[in-house]
Amino acid sequence: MENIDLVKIFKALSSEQRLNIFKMLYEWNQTTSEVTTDCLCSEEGVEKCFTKTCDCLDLSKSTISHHFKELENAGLINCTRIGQSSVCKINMEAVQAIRDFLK
Amino acid sequence: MENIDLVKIFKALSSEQRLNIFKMLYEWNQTTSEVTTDCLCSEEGVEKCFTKTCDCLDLSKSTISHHFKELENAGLINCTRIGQSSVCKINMEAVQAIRDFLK
DNA sequence: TTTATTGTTTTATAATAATCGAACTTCAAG
DNA sequence: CTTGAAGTTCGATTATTATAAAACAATAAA
Repeated sequence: MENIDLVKIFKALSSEQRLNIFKMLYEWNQTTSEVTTDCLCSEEGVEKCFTKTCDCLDLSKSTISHHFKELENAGLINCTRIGQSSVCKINMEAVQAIRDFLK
Repeated sequence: MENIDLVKIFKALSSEQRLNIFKMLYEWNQTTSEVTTDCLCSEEGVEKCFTKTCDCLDLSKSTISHHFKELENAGLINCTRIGQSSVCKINMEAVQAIRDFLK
């Protein structure tokens, strides 16, 4: 896909708030069942992730939107819209790049 | 040792220059033979790493010193002095924390 | 078609971070 | 003891980032 830039990735994860956001998105993406959680998860990603994140953090919507953009720009997540709601999917290639970092 | 803080670690690696420095230090630390390289390597770490880094990068000594401090503060490296020269060792626990990031 | 919901973009501000030069400290060598 | 080499610390400047409020856009619901 896009070429993976470790500096961008580390920069995206170097803010406490963004690391929190990413961890939440990652966990929500791990959830496979729609039943065991209030998350609507599918292979398309996690629905309503933006609203959920806003509920969990004490930050303004504009700031959170900005952080989502940074994570997206670093290639860590991909976000789309379904209706009014945003659907977010973790980019496992980027995660793998972190895991592979230094052998 | 010190407790590992991923935000600090990612922050330390989120600058292009510091990531370059860390990669160099990491490679030099991988070198086991004193013969095949101009690095003086031992189980104590890599000697003259500061001078070497200064030779490789177009940054002032004070800036590079600052970057070393950041890497050290994040727990990624440990530096000591032997004579006038600095000896640097990678902290593999921190590296492992990166590898383990997200399972 | 009006209104509410869900986000995004723009603009501004305050806080952090990167960088350098100069002064300083330590240690080694002459 | 003086000189030089190797780093560090301090002070200042510039650049980047985090943040929010307000205005905006797109969609769904009434």
